[in-house]
Amino acid sequence: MINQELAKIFKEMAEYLLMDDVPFKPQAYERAAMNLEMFDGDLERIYKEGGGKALLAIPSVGKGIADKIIEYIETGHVDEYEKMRKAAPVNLSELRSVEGLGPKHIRFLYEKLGIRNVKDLEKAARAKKIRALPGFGEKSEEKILKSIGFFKKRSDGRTLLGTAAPFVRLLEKRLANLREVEQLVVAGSIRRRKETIGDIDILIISREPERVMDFFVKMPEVVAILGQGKTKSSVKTAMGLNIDLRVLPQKSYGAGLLYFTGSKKHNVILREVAIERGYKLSEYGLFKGTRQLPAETEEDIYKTLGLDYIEPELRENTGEVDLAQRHKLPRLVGYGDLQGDLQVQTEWTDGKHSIDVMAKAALERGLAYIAITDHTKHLAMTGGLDEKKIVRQWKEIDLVNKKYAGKIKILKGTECDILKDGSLDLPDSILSQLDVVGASIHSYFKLTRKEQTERILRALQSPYVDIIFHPTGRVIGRRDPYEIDIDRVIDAAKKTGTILEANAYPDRLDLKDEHIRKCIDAGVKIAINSDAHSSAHFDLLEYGIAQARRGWATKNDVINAWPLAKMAAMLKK
DNA sequence: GCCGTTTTCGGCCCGACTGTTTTCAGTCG
Repeated sequence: MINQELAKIFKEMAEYLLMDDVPFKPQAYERAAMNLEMFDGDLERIYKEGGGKALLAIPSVGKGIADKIIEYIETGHVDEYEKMRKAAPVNLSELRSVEGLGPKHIRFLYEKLGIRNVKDLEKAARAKKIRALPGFGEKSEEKILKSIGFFKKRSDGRTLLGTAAPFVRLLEKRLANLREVEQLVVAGSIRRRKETIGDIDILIISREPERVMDFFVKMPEVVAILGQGKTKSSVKTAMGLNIDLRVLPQKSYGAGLLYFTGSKKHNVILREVAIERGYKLSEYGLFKGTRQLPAETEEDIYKTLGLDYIEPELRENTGEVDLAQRHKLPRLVGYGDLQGDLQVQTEWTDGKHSIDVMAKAALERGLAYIAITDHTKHLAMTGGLDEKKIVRQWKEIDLVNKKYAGKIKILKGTECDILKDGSLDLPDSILSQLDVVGASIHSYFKLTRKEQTERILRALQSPYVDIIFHPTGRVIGRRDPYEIDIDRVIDAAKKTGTILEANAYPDRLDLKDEHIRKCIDAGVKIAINSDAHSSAHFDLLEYGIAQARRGWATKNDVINAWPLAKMAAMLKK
């Protein structure tokens, strides 16, 4: 897909325009880049089928950008972009990832010292050449060297929500305990429950901000102070995550929380709505002229703007503001709504604990049913179950069911391997006796898109396969999804009445949010499963719920948010 | 360059912090 390539080009063009101090165009290019990055359609196909006119229908694509898309499709390059690169031949993306270095400085440093990349930059800084430039000084030079240090160590980008969350809870507790802190909330992408986060945003209400800031920047995890002020401080931690702390007065709490929760795109839209209605919205409040309107909570602000409350998970500017205006937002599945878990491994294969221990742990977390879904024989390294072994497992399940009768129901299930040709690793004679059949791919990740799609479609056709587990196979930051045509899979799921999984494991979260939304739109049901390999893993369900909420799922879309009988009736048998 | 029941021109989100300045530009979110 050329969408990503064009997004990158437009993003860089925005930077070049910023270097030249061109007004407004940079934002236009940046918006176009962001939209193309998320855009689902195939630009080449859209152009071939509908011409330039079809491109103009894409938000933030106008005449200028459409022409450049067409130029790229037809010639493989964008002339204006090439010209910009010649005028300032610097490694933009590399230099931009040095914290504190923006487009203006990059241009200036190139013009004065010929700096084209981080290596040049380091050399010049070490030679004390930067401090001599107008507008720079000794401190700027030191800062650049420090930033280069972080640049070199950078683990590249984002942290899993599941990795950051425990650390954040610790921070939260520690800061909330301070006498000076009246109220504390973690905002930003963590509050929106994004699968990975770039940094941590904390919002505090306090009348003694200096003392809070002082404590904050001196915490043991802090390796560098990026900024420290009365209302805003920012630090880098040993684990590479940056933390921004903002202190606000009580009367700004709603507006501040809204602002710092984001997303940026959601905020921009809200401010536009505010302007349309004659208000001004900032992190300090909602204003009519110079008069500040009462807006202590987010709800107040949405209401004044004529909008229904928008859950943080929806604030990505993917249509939520429009629906809030028309009072048509979905009522999202809640964090306490799950009644069961349909993917659980045990010590029979690669899980840590027995069926009994897993049942007890699920019961303690308020679940009413779980499905035991150990691997099958093709996955030999886990000791996958064959026809004989799985029958033996049923006896143990029967025993545990007796023990917990009336409290929690243990369903007989499987995570059955989908073999290379799309056939299943257990015979129908076994599958037909199971309560829940999950099927998933654990081999031949590199098939072509067509082969992989056909393979998974064949599994969907089985009259016994109830759920496809982790349908795209990605492991965030480690393994790309295998090539499948997700639209065809969702379509086939709809036709065959197959459920698709929203796997809750923090580095899987598979399906991802936008796929879940496609399922919901298509009327395909999902199951939010922990994929638990130990008793503690039931706690991971919250990440799956979060992902489902980001995919606009309601309780009605999630079969394991239903009572057992209703859920079972939804399965194929 | 994009966009529009204020629609084909004239707007475009807004403020904190830093380092270098004597009033502000650059960067960030």
